Amino acid sequence: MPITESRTDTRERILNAAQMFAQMRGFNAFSYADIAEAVGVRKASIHHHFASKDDLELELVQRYRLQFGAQLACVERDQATALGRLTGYGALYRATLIAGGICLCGMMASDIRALPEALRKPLHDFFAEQAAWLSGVLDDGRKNGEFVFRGPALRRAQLVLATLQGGLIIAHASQDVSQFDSLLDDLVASVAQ
Amino acid sequence: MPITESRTDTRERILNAAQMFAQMRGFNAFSYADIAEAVGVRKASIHHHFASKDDLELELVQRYRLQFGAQLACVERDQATALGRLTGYGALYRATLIAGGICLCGMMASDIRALPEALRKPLHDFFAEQAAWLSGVLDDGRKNGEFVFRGPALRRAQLVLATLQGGLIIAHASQDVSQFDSLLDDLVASVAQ
DNA sequence: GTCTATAGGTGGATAGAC
DNA sequence: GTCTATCCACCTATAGAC
Repeated sequence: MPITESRTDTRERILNAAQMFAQMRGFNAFSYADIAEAVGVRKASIHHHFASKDDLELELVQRYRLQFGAQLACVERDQATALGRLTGYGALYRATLIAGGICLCGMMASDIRALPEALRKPLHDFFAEQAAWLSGVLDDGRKNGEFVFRGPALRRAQLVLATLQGGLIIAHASQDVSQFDSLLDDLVASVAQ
Repeated sequence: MPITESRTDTRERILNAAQMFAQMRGFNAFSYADIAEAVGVRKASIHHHFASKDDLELELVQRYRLQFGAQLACVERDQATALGRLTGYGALYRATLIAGGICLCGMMASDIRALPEALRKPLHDFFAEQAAWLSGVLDDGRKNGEFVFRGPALRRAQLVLATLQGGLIIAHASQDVSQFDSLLDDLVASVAQ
């Protein structure tokens, strides 16, 4: 912990609060005033760190991609089997549901037409990255006999990704985690031998 | 066309415009001013028909359920096979994507925590109705040999519903209809023999 | 049923002191 | 880097004339 760390963490706390609001309510249902109250600073201080809400939103999606990438690395490290990795991936989604929100990028995708153009590329990249990671897991699983499915692994990965995103949103609306658990079970069962 | 029809259709035009905005942008990204401009009336006129935005949103979801129910009836009438009905169901989603939006209730589900409590029940009912309808189609298909899948039909229906909602949202963000078409093909293939 | 006019509040954003 | 104070645009909603 270097002494040069100082107090740049207000910026982090702003991002954390904004991300929570965005995942819970949506990008057009929280304000600088909401963040200010949650963090314990004034609105002007937020503008010091993020000149405009567009800037804040861009940073949110970029940071989320990095966060998710780090979590995928943890799943790979902790889970040796393809089945373990697939269920581990589902558990990441489940955690956001329990926290009261949905995937930041699922929310962003819904709201895309009310958001700045600059967000489209990083958002598109996020879904491409997720599909690619899942594709790798599914392909490994099929090669070693854990999974059985037809067609290209990437196509199946896109199916899995859509199911998880949709299931997350429906369970979010119903406030019903067990519904998401059933979905996850069935999704895994649809590829597991 | 009875002469007593008069001009209650401003109300319909308001609902149509609001629904379009809601499906394209989200529930917190359009205003009475947007609707007023689209319909060609003043904001005060909208308040005459819908006292508050909450009232408008409630009517939107209730009307959408009826609209969707009518479209399901058309699919049942036009398609005799389970496969035809399943693909017809997917085509309904595809149509909203081409129109530039997502399912009204998918959007509502995302935004649920920023919407009035009164919307939760009709929204929940919508998803239950959709799952029930799909469950009937899947069950019929399995009984007559068109489909092959394991487990309860309702569970499989919930999987299909989540996949379509999620796929719709992802394709909406990417503005890529072919991506949704691939998803739909794979989804049908996952149950069709 | 539609309009003009306006109230009362909140949105993002800025200037300038400390 | 954080604050107070303020701006202006836009929001939902209401009052009252036509």
